[in-house]
Amino acid sequence: MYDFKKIEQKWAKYWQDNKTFQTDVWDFSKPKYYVLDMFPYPSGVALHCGHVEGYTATDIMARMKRMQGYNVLHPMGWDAFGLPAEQYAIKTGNHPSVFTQKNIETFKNQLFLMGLSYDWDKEISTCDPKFYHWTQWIFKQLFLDNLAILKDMPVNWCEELGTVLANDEVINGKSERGGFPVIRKNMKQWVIDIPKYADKLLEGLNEIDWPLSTKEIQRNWIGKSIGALIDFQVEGVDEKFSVFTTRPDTIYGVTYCVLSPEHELVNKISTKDQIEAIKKYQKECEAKSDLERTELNKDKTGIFTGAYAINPVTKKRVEIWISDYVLSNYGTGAVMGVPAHDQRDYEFARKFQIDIIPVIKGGNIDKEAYIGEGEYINSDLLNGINSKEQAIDKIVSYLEKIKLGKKSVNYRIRDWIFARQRYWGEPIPIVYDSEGAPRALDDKDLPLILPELADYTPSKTGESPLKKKKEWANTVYQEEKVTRETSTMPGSAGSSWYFLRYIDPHNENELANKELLKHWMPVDLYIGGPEHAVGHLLYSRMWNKYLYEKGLAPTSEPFKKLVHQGMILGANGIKMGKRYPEFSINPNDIIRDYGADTLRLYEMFMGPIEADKPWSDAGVEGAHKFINRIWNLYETFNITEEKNPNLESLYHQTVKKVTNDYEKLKFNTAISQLMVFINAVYKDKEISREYAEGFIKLISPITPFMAEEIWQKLGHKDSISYEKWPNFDEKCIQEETKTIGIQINGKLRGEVEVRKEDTEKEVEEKVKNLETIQKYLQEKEIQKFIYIPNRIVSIIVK
RNA sequence: GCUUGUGUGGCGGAAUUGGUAGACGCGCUGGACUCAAAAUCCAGUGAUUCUUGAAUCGUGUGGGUUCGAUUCCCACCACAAGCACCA
Repeated sequence: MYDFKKIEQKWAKYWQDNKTFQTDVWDFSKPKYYVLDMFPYPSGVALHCGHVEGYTATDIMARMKRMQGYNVLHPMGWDAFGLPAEQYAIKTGNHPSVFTQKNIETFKNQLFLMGLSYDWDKEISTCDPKFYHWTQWIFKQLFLDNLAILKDMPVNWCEELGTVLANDEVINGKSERGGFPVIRKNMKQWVIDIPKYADKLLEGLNEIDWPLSTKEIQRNWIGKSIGALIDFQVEGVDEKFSVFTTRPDTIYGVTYCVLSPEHELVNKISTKDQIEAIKKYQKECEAKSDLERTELNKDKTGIFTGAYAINPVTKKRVEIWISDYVLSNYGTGAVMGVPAHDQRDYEFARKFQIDIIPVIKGGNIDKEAYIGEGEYINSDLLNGINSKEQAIDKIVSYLEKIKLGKKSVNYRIRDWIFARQRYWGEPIPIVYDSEGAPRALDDKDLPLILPELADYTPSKTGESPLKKKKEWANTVYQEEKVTRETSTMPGSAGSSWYFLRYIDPHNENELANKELLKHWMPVDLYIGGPEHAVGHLLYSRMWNKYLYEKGLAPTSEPFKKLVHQGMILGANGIKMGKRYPEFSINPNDIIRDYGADTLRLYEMFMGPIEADKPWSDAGVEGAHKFINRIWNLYETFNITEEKNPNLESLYHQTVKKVTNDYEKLKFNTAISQLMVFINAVYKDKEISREYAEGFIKLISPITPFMAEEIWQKLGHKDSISYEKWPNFDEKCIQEETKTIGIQINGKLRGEVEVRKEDTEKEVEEKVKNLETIQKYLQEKEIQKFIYIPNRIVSIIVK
């Protein structure tokens, strides 16, 4: 019986004591392979099954690549700053710094037990001053380059968490963490101008090997739309406003305009008799949370301002309304209403009895707006044109000529809100002088250490906890009285560049050595959950692009290939967690009862890595059984010095399939091939040394503990980790004969053994002589005989 | 509503460019070993119909292309994820 407990302990200690997986990053003599996991936040709850899945997958790749002669960088670290870690600390009444340290120890211990081949000399933690030194330094560069800006703007405010949040941290009007309500509030905030990188972030997607769905999510999030800006003069006053539209071709159909309730012009142009109603409406909108706004999206509301705008093309006057269906933070916060050809405008016009003028033929304007193409009518310059593209071109050049409009591009992506009114994060290295102007700290004053604070709980008012530390917040800097920025950076700050630091984690002079970066970047394989599709994965791409342009990072994209592991569901097919604790699995229990090899093997065998899959206790038993079957085979079978010819073809097939499948991260089918091989050996009752050693190498990336033990029992002194990966010979795979199917009129009727040198004529003769086939051919005429070598025989008879 | 996926036995899941559907595992059934059980090993296992042997059906539904479709095309249904008054 395989004593997994003893053996796993033995090898975990061996790897640690011998620093088996230490990487010399300066060794450029071998090709490099950089394989990375999304680092966890040390939360107090142990690693879950999803971590195990992703980490095992990268570990298999790291282990195989080492054996294939690559210099492999496979590091691990801690996403230790930020909301999740702090929330857990508050919940358990611990100080985040103590708590985080403790959790890191627990996590690290678990990773050892899992047999993951990390180089722990490269370990980093985002809350370590040696690390956040450079997070602050990058922020400072962004500030100096005017990409980190102080902005007074409506932000997502979450009172329960006591902080503002970035857009990707708000889901359906609630905070991603905790599910607390989020409202819009005007606040002066540090933001990062990620919209400036919108086009580069879009273009970059074309050159990386990422899941299509994730690329699509990023494209949607960036939300590029091409259209025009058109100026509308307000009648009777010297004011004008611009609207953004993707349909300038419908300008002859404009029957009203709408400003967002927050638009700066509203108070200036509203007429006396309307101003009261307008003010009341504005108040109502302000009180609504984002959640209410989206919930109330069925019925349109709005108020007429009393003012009129002049259509720049027709010179006709149209009413100006305000309505909250126009968002203040998209486009210009003002739209032109074309009810005939836009469904929202249509509903609005219907409700408030505004004219609907069709300008494109088609559809049924009595029922709904017509969105399609057609012949332009009622459109003066555009009448008779049939193509939308042509109409847009023509009207835009006309608008440009009369200087009342121009081509324009709009993005959905907003500024990245970068400050948190919380304690547990990187201090922002900025001081304000007596005038309130921000100034970055000198390089020599970095890192700016996060001060100790006994009471770090967030306030409900937007006041940062650090403000309570008066002697820190109000200080003298370079002989000048200053106040410090007391907000801290979001959790996504450190994770936006940590992949660069692993390459040179102890460098005290720069974020990482340039020559090393050049050799090691980009990350060859990055695995993590799909929940980071727009947060972390977009932010890292932007920071990396910025650093690339500064000559500080060597590649414009940081992650060449990205894979998301699927979710491991409970045995009931539902997400594990608090709701169904009886269906939640703690990986530690599995390691205790079956060993880490079994857990690794089982999770890799469950199904495709990227799919969601339900847990099965019986499946774990099955994996365990397979491990014992291998162990017993090596214990009891005769290992011969001569080859066994019966296994030759299958062995080479197995080497080929397993190698290719690992490369494509198809671990489930690789394992099934390994099982087929073992089943065949059991039939044969003996195995040659060559195949025995080859097989154990093939499986070693998945079950490294058992593999090391068997390798040693086979008489080897060194770890299997750097042994040469087995080769296969295509010639040995080819078998003399192959059995293929015979179809008659599309139905499978039998099979025939063919040699690969057989000609079509020979095969035809062979098939015709088969007894089982003859009965289908009697009294029939063969119309067509098809022979696809290696595949099938297909006969058409009549 | 839009976007992107997914849909195959009792279950998890396999199937190069269209070429013997259900590999491999779980479960189940039978056998060997055992006083017995467990473990282990061996064999069988998509459904239906009848007599050994075969026939028919079968990859969400309905069509189409093809000698041949899980795979390609069209329409639809269900589920999941993302976005959502984005002008």
